[in-house]
Amino acid sequence: MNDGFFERAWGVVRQIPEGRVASYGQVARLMGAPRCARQVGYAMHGSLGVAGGVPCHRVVFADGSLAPGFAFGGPGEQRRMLEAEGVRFLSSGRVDMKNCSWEA
DNA sequence: CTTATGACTATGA
DNA sequence: TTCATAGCCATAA
Repeated sequence: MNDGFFERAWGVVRQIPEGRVASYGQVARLMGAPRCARQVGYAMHGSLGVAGGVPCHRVVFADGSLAPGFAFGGPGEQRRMLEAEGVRFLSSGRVDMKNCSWEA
């Protein structure tokens, strides 16, 4: 099953609770690959066509910014989705990781 | 086997 | 503070 790097990443992302966000490096570390943050992001791209509904919108940059070029229907959609789950945003357009960072 | 790519992160200016 | 560059590593060709 989870023999692939991507599937492992999806498994970790699925564990992110609602109203929380995790950075790519955070997910990478939990899957046993603390240096593979980029590969996690790459796996998220593949998760768009995967059944099981991977909450890839809860994965953000280490500084709390959202992924550029991303689109579930529009970059503004991701922010709207996170706000709907209770995630707070700062005036700078970044997630308030100070209070919304995921705690495994 | 090597090369190219990239939804990252850390560092420096 | 923002912007640019280097390093990192899995996947595809």
